[in-house]
Amino acid sequence: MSLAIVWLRRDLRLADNPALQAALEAHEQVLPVFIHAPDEERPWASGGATNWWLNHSLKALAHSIARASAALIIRKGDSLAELRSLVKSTGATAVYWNRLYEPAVIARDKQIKQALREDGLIAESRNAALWFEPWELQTGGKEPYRVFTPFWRNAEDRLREQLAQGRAPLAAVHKLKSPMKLPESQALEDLQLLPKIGWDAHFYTAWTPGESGAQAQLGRFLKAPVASYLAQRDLPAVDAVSQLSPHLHFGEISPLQIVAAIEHLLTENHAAGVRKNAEGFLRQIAWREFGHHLLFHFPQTPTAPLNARFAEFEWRPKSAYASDLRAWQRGETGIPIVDAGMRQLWQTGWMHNRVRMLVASVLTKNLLIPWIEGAAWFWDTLVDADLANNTLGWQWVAGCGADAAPYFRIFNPVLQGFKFDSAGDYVRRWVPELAHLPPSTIHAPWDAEPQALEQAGVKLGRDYPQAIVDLRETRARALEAYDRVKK
DNA sequence: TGAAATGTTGGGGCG
DNA sequence: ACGCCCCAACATTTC
Repeated sequence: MSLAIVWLRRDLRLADNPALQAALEAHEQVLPVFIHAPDEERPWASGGATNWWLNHSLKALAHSIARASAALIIRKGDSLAELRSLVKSTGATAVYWNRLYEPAVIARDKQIKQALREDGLIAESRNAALWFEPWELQTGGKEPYRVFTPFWRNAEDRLREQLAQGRAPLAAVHKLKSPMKLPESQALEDLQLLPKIGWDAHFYTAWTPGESGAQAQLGRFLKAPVASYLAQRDLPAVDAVSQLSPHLHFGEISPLQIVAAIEHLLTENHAAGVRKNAEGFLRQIAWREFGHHLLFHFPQTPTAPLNARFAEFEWRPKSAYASDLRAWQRGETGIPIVDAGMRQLWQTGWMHNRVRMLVASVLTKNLLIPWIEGAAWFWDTLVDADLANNTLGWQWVAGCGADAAPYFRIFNPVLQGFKFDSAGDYVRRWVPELAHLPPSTIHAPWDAEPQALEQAGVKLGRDYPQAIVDLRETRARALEAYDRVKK
């Protein structure tokens, strides 16, 4: 009986899992294994919120593996040492896994693959996380893409071609044959993934980690919101986006499954505009793909600007910005939609994308705080924290990355508030102290008549902070600072 | 996947 | 009837 180890990492699903499929095709028995090895991912070991997610995703995965008559083996420590110990105790002859794209992880996996092969084992990796491997797409000049639109044009064409030729997600696995005598496994609790302070209370009502939670979320999105995606995806008060990001990060669902589900929907629903809206949604999934492309080809970008000129940028010194950073993190900047976003993040581990752009613009441009600080905060607090997406997003806003917002594009959170949260519902939900302000002043309470503020039970500086910056002055200051980089 | 300043146009009030 | 001015509405440019 030949036995293969399936080394699960961030591909926590039984459907459309190429490594699992490869193991099943070539071996009689498979042993699914998860190894917790945060030291090997430094400096980007998963943060507090993603650890919470990982805990619950592993729990869900262990259940579905149990339903398939097998068991998930959990280990912690050195990945190679644990794999070797498992090989030794089970007599496994092969190890399969799906690829990841963070620089530290790529280096580790390469080393492990070589070491296992030198041990005389089969060691193979597959693509489970992307439509295309980062090295499969290149510009006409054989360079990696740095601009999204041509990247997407190419990717979309090739994706359509491949779908037409029958590329489709792999079927779900319902039955696994594991060895009779199972190797030792840690209990999930031994990984100590849950936060010690009770900061995750709201996470439980907001999310259902795991493969079936991911499918439910996709189903909910396809049932209605996708049809009006383009018109509503920028409205943070409306439940109009897929919220699949944490599920995608942990590989509970694959981009291929998503595009297949969309294609299926379009064969059934011919309503005008649905196709356009669905394509708009796929375009957003493609931003994730683009982020991975960039991270792979420019592995220094999690800590260094892609545009080298920005290495010189004069951010404020830490001693000057420390208290502003704290106010931003806590959602106490006195700018309503910014505070709403930061509090949504803290309470649910997630923030609407439109609002992410706003809070990031305020941090980097109005406050002149290095984008790295924002990225670090997001890394620890987002349940969907993902190195590729986080790096792309922050460098995009800061203006120093690929296809970046031009340096002069500075969001005005008040105007954005009126435009995308015109009734003020989003602010009202997350900043309840402003709940009684009318839509006309809720995004700029400092402009409200004193009497109107009093009527709404708000005294600035007492019930809600005075804004920590003047948006007009700091906009001008940012333009000057960015102008110096340009020269 | 901006915002603000500046320029242009055209309707209406008014002498 | 006409010219003048104001100013909203829209367009263009600049940052």
